[in-house]
Amino acid sequence: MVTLKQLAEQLNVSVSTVSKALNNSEEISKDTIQRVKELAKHLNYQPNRMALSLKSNKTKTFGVIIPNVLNHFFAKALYAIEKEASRQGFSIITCVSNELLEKEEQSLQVLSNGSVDGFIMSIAEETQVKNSTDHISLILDQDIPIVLFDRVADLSCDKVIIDDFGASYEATKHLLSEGRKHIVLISDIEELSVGKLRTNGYLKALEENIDYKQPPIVIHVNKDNDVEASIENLFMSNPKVDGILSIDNTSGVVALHKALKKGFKVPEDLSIIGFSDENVLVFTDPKLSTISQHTMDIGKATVELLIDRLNKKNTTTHVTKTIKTNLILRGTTK
Amino acid sequence: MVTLKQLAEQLNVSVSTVSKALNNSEEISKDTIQRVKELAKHLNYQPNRMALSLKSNKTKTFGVIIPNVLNHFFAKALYAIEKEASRQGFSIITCVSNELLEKEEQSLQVLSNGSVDGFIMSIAEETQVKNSTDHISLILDQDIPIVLFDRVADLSCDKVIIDDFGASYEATKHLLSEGRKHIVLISDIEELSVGKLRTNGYLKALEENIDYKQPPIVIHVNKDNDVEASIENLFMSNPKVDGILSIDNTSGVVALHKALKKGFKVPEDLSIIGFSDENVLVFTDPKLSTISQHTMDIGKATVELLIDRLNKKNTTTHVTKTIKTNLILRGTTK
DNA sequence: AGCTAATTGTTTGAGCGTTACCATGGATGT
DNA sequence: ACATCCATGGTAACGCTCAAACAATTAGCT
Repeated sequence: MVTLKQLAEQLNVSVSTVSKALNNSEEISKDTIQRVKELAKHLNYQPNRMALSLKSNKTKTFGVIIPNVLNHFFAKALYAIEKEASRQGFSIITCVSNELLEKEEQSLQVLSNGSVDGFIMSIAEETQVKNSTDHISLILDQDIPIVLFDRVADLSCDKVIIDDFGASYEATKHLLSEGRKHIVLISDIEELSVGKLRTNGYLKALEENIDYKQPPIVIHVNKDNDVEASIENLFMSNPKVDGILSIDNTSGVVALHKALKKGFKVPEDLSIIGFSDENVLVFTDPKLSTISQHTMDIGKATVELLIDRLNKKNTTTHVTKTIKTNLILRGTTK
Repeated sequence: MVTLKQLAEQLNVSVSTVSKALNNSEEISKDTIQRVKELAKHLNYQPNRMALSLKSNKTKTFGVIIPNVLNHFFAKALYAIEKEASRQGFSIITCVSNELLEKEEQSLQVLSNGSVDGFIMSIAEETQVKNSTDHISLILDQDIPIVLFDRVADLSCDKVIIDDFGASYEATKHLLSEGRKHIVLISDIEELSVGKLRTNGYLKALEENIDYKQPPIVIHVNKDNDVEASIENLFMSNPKVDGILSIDNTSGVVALHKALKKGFKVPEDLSIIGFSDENVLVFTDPKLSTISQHTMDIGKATVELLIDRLNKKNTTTHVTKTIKTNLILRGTTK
């Protein structure tokens, strides 16, 4: 690595002259500035980021902690965050909590020593189940800003969410408007904050509809066990099902496959609505109708909020930004 | 952030005493060590990473540059890299090149100023098409180690690859052994080094088989255009197709869907083999047979090679590690 | 012309948080 | 009285920036 010192020696000037010249200081003569810049370019001088960070107490780096990169939603959120951060001159250090509280604690701990200017995170499943957020508060107490997204907790920090309740409320209302009489909700995320909200939206929509006589049916599928078996089971125990709302990323696709296999006509006999990113490529036939999450907007918003927060650190009021969802009707709804 | 200076003031000792005490120096009395450690724990002292990095010229951080996080293979590789790196006490700064040369250049540039100890990367499509690797050589010339994986280039650095040629050679031989007479290869990655190798494996297997009379058929599907249309077209123009080898991550699934729709019996009339991670959850029926890539092993190997390289930086011989693949026969082959 | 005052261009020095090396001072042993 | 040991303190350095000091030139004024 080329340093200011080396440039200074070659040019027979002091280190600070070189520093000022490269920063276009008024104090330095045009002539010197040019000489310095030429040599710097020639030797491909790059200011050492560690020295800069130490001096300025800013790292231009964010810590991003997500539960699972293999989930398409989080992968896309990560993509959006990286894109916007990089556009604004920030780097991101990525940690995957793998849905575990301990890994999440460890990641926050390891990066809270001046490695990052702030965090963007979505909370691990275990953390939500145990409702244990002390490790997060500990960081906030140290005045390191955190922006939570999607899976949030009751903490005073900025947040980016979607209207989970409203989204599944609308989707359920759509199924009702099609005249569906046996609408089942399936989910592999009932333990999560977002899972509960989405389920409540479904329940509320059914409850409000006076013509709908059936009790609501909520099927919990277990990610670790056989998703396909759980869904086959659903068709066995609910042969009259004519509407399915999947509130996670994958079970809607499985339900569609299984329904077609069982001989259901989709969407004539049965409507299915999934939950996903807006333009996910699902190669199903017919194409799955979904509640679309606008993941790029979510990721971008987290970065914007965090940068805002860094620019006015003392403000104590926190923002919760809600990103719009859309119900996109494709081939699995009438 | 609590600093050594603050601890020193509270304990009425010098900064260097505190530093030595925390590092269990022999020079410091047991008694002092204990007092220092207690206060450090109580105030949650964390050594400032930037200061440490500046001093030691080591960051304990890797730059990871991947072309696309939404591709399941790269998402899983990233997961594996993060997991192994974090296990060994390293953080990773993630950059997504989005298959663009310029973003790749920029990412290398931005992080080569002392931000990372080395890079792990897979080359962007545009970079491979233009065969432009000067930006990578520039980093290697500065003695910053790079480990390339999957999509590699002809550079003197460590690499982790799979036996792309051998994998599709084996898969094609399997299709031949089933007695298939019209085997088509489909690919959306013909521009990539790995795409070419895989295609060559297919060609070689056909060529070697004296009973196989047909000319090889290689279908290029364009990711940006309608993949489904290209594949429908394949069935139109090759009605006698009885074997399909997909050498990318997605086109095999699409081909299966379309084949079933066309009324092909799979695997009776038609065998299909895809290319993917070992335990990818594809909810198809029948389940897709695949060449499995052992992505976790690939990611882990990149980290191991990079750490090895850092420990013996002067060695000039470079390692290329080849990770085994498996042909996993599920429901779409006989 | 002769002096101070202002301007310009540069260097010096301190400090960000650490650690490594060397110095210091007090107690102990012979 | 002097060498030896022990516990601790001081200083410099990593690469950088910023305030303050300084030297050299130019301008302003009697």
